[in-house]
Amino acid sequence: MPELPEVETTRLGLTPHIAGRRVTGVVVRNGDMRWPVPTDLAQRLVGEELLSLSRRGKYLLFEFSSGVVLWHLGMSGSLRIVKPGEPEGAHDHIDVVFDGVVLRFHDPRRFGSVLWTENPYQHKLIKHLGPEPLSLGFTGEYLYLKSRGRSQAIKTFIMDSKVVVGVGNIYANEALFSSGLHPLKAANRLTKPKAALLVLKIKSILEKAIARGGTTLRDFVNSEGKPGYFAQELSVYGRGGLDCKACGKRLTEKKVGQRSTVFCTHCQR
DNA sequence: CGAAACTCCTGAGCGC
DNA sequence: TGCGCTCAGGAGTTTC
Repeated sequence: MPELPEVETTRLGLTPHIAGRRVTGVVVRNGDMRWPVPTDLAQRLVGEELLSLSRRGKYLLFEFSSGVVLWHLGMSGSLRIVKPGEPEGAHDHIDVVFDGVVLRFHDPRRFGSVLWTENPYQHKLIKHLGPEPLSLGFTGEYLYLKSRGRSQAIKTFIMDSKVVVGVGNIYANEALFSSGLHPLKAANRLTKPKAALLVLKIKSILEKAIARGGTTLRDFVNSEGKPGYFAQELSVYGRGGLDCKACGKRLTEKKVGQRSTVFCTHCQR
């Protein structure tokens, strides 16, 4: 379940291996993803040089001179570099073969997507996205103004990619706890100072997670079989029924907008 | 327009 | 040891 830090970690990890390299082949073993993988993907890519790899929200943008591959990892997708000829395992659905290295896509749940576009910033999936959470455009003032007239729960609001991209369930829970905000509070009841605080908390928690290498997966274990470092620092996510780390009161867990939500009724108002 | 339900999918975890 | 159930989760789509 990649959140923005995992996607950014993926981007940074892949770039030195494939940037500037030319595609020599594309193998689609199973193109039945969120949307069908374009059947002409190989024709589009073979012979093309990867100019750069960027990111918008949780979409990775593989930029070629003739167009861009938009690649979303969904909830269970991952991209890694393997050696040519390395046998594929279950759910290894796509290979993009470069001279010397293979980019391999693994996605058990097939919620990921691979799309081709010539104008990525005009693409309907990209065009209406809100600001990047770590950009200068994501400010308390922006969030405050955007929340006026919105009666939905603040948690659902900050997870809306048209409001701000990249805030998934784990970080929404954590940022609201750090800000002392109840997840069910109506967005339009945010005060300016609280909006400013929430924006700062979203930024700091995402920055910290990126610095950790995005080790936030609930099932993430390192080579020694221990949970990811960052997972141990989570205050509320995955801790329903346990004691609040700040005040000791038992944490509440309930569904908000179909998503598991954990909070402290004493610390969050 | 906004809000909330619905949808895609498989593996993990649980009770029995 | 295995069956059947529930849950997790990003985000686009549908419905009201």
